[in-house]
Amino acid sequence: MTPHPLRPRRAPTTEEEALALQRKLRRYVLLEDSGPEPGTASTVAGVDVAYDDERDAVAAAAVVLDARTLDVVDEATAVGRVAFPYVPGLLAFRELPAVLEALNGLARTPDLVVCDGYGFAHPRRFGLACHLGVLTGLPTIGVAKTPFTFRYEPPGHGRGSSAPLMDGDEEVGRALRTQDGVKPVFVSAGHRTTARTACAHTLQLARDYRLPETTRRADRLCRRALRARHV
DNA sequence: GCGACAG
DNA sequence: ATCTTGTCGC
Repeated sequence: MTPHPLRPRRAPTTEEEALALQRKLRRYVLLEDSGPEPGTASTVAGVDVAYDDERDAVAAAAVVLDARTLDVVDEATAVGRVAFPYVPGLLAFRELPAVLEALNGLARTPDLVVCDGYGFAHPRRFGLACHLGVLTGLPTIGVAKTPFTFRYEPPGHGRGSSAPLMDGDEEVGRALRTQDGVKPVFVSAGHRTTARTACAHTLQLARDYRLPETTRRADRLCRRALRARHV
């Protein structure tokens, strides 16, 4: 699944190594729509990770939904040991090893993957969602729950309203209201997509709640897997 | 140098 | 992320 030239011989251990790999991988991100147009995706996967720092354990989940009905059609989990500390800007190195393993457990490849975090909205424009997209070749988007270090003006009150998410003078994503009057979510492009398309996908997935159904399902599943030490 | 900082 | 009680509202 991972293209040969992009797979490191060994996972980064230090921040310096991780930064070097990030600089290398970021050249492969595609920021145009070669993934599914909004409404045309057949299946959409959500991925998320839960931790037990006491036991140095990590559990990842990948849940595939029917994009039209939002029904669960497939799911997989993976448990392992934490491979990297939490460092803002290097989250991918902490989360993705387990996520990749969970994705490998799926019966079929999804049309789109929704990440719990950022994509292009990142200090070096290579967040979790971009990283996962480059490693898998799949279209990905990032949907985060907090604005990180970025700035935004509150979007309109209604579902579907959005406002630019800014890193200085550069728009890196959108603050998107997914339900009337709720706090916005923070959407950015991952791989093979754009912020505009990512917002449209997010709205379709956040039909009933603030967060996309993909994220809600994956969050629930990885927590359960962590407690049960499922594989 | 110090604090802030996706999850 | 995770630690955690009650509480307000549909």
